[in-house]
Amino acid sequence: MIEKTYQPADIEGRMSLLWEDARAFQAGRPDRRHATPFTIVIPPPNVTGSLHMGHALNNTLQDILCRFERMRGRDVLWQPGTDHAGIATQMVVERQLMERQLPGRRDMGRKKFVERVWQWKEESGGTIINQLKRLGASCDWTRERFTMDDGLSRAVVKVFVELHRAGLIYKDKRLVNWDPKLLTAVSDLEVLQLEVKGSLWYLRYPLEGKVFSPDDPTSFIVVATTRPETMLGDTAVAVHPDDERYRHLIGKYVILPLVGRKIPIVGDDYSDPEKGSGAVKVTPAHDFNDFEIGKRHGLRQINIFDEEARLALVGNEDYLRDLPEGASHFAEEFNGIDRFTARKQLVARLEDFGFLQRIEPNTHTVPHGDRSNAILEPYLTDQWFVDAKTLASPAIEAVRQGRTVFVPKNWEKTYFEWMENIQPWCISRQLWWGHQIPAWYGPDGKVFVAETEEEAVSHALGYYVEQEVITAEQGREMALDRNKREGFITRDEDVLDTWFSSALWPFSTLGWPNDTAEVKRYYPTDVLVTGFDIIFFWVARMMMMGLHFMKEAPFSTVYIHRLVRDEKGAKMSKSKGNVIDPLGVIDEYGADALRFALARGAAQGHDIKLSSQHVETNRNFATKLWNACRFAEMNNCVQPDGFDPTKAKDTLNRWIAHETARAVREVTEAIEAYRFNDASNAIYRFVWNVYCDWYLELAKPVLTGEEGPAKDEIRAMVAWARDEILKLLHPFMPFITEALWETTARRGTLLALSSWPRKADVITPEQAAQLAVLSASAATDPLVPPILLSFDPDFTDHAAEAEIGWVVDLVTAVRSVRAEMNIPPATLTPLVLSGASAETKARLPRWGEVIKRLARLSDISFADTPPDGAVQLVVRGEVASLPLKGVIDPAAERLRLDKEIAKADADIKRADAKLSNEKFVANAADDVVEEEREKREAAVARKEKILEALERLQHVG
RNA sequence: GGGCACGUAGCUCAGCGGGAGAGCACUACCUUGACAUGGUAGGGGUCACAGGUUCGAUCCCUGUCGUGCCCA
Repeated sequence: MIEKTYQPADIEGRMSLLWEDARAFQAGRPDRRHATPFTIVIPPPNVTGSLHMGHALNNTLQDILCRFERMRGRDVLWQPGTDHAGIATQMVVERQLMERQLPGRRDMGRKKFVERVWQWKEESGGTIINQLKRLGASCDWTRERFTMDDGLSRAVVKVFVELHRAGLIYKDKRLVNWDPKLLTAVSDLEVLQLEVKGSLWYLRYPLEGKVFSPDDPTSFIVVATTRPETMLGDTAVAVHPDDERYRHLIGKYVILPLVGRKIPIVGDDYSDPEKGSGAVKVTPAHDFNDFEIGKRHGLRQINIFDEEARLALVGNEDYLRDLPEGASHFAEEFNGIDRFTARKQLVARLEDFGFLQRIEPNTHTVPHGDRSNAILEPYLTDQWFVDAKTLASPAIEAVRQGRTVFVPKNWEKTYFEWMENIQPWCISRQLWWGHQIPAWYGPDGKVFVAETEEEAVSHALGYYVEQEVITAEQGREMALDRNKREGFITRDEDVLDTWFSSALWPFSTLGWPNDTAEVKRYYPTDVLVTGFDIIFFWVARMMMMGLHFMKEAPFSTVYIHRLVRDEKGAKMSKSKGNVIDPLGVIDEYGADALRFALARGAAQGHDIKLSSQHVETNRNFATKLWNACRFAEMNNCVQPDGFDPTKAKDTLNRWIAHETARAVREVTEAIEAYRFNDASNAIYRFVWNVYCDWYLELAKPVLTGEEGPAKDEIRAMVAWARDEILKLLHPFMPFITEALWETTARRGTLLALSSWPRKADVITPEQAAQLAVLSASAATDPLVPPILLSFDPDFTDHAAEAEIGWVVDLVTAVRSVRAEMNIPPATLTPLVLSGASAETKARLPRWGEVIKRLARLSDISFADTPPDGAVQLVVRGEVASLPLKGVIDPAAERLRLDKEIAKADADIKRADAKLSNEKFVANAADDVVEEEREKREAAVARKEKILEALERLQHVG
């Protein structure tokens, strides 16, 4: 029995259990052994994360695809899991230690800290996975993976070693984005460029050989900078080679204020004559552009900061070299000062000596760490890099050739843009939580990269024995005893960027590098569903790694969805306080309502504005469906075995088959095209505006009438159409549909595993054989759905469509006029059909009762001419009259008819304008012209009828 | 500065070369035996602006104005 009221909370948990017990989502179910696989890997959420609206959307869309394909008979693998989120996780655990007043990370040591993180992961790492289950995500939960799993870690090590061997991973001293708060390098993608209101400082740099005076412009050159404190590391001044103001100075020198270093003035295109003073200071060790200038002109790189971005001048050989006497005083004075304090103090000092010309307000972008929010420092360090440029070229090619397509297609442009300008990818992180880099160093710093410590050590020791650094005997001892080699061979401390392991996700989760059956069966995957903000993190890197190691692109389609925003269109953020928590929404309205709201809003290329009202609307829709199913149940509507809707005799039943087929086509085609909004809106309209509003209403007289074949057929049909609805809606609203299927459809089957309506002839011989096996096992295995006749979505019945269309139009027209005439609902009026065709006369006996009921009529009769004093309607070219003598106001009615005539006139005029245009008749397509003629004829006929009606109204007068 | 979108009903958005659509909101009426989380009916738009292409433009092209995002 279906409960009287729909309460999502009552069914969701139970349905989850049902699916789990049936292992419904497990890939490689025996009954699908011969089915074509359909694979999606989840973009692994951060293990520290909890479900936000973005996840809810992302996973709803993936689930729609997975459930759809599962119902179409594919062997679906939706691979779930989480990534280890190096920085985020380390921060979470460090915070936890602090809150509990336990020793910090450094006090506890690396080994114990990492153990602690694992402990945290075991206790709290499953949060988001459980939340995804509440959303209804039909992942194969038995295959859940974590990027730090043993298997995935093996994949990471293998990839690192192989890329290193191929020269595609290398160690280099380069400028990287350094986070002085977290004390680690981060990649370009982890940098947020934020607009900051700052200043432009104009500094006078004295020219060598001149006597500096602030009043003598020939004694200095003015440079403009947003970061005056980095001047301590300046090694040149650059001007544009074509800049008349400065051309004569190129090749000359300036003396760096306060420091006294002699640095050259170089000519370089980078310097923009329009900006600032046209001359810039060059600090190769603290600015990416300056680094490039430095390379072009062979400039020194002077790092003036320590890892926390404090001035590190004392003992800094690069800084102190070539400085005049007394410079060390200055170094000592400023040593250890934080970069922001240093800025203030240095500017003050420059001003004291007349080196500061002026300060201008200036808004510019400043790099911030996406995790720490600290201002990042371009910092010169040794890091590991991936040669992304080389790996990118096959990845670009794969998209160019269409082996991987983006939906919507315009994202390909963004992809190409980025891939073609890709920079080396900095993959080392100065963290403890993550995959430790498999590199070992000897005493001279020589690096040995290998998959295992044994292998690396044996290479290293062999090398040093050969080099006669150690004896063969020492080598043997060190090989056997870890303690003996301590201090001689040490492992790289750093770990890899989390995204390095995520890039392998499409194949590492399948068991690679082992040669598993899963890799063969499920790689490459079918589609990756993700947000546009993550094209570079995910898509690009997975493409590179997939192509390099698997020789095939990891997915054939990339579907890019947009952002979920609040109802006003603002981005949801904690600081704005406009975050809608999906779990709160699920609690209040149910997961189905949330999913449907997201799907209906998911138009390609558009952000989704979501409010609780949207969700409520869709909860109401679920309620509507619930009640419709309850109605069917109350009327004992059951689909008999082997029922064939296309063989139905009754016109109404043929009509609903026709309409159902249309809905099947619309929903199927829309999902196939990733038009989730169109698909969900099509099923919404079908359920509410076709099935509930008309089919069930029109079916009521028969259902409440006497028993017999007609009633049997309509009962079967009500049940059949309901079952098709449950199927079509299942990918979008899995819980309610499964629950309704459970209580109303055939027992012992799961909707999630039942089959999507499809043409019988699209079943391949292979599938037919499979179905035969299934059918045999259906009796013994309750989870195998019984064979229902497959419904051909191409079914049409235009005669039925015309007949029911007439009923619908007639009822609607009468209702409309009644409302307009303010006829109380309780008043039943007679209806007279005049000049009715034979067709209409034949239809009336079939529909009279139902029309009377829906249009609130007392009686329907035929007449040759409409009665006097009646309201007259034109329905599909025939006149229907409501004799309302005394009830209607003739003046009001005349007004109404005048309006109708005006409408008809407008139509005629428009058609005439076109048809009288020779060019239109000559150029427009024949069917368009023909259509126009028909429109005109119809309008003329309508007008005539209304004119007659007006005429008759005169008589009443 | 470069790129990508987008300006259609009060709101959120579909549509896209031949008669302006949906949901929500609004108004009126309805405790009709699936459903008031409902039903019936209704009001509401020179489809941002200006040119062009075309027999015909909300739709295609160009420009202007406005908005958002990404990259410098």
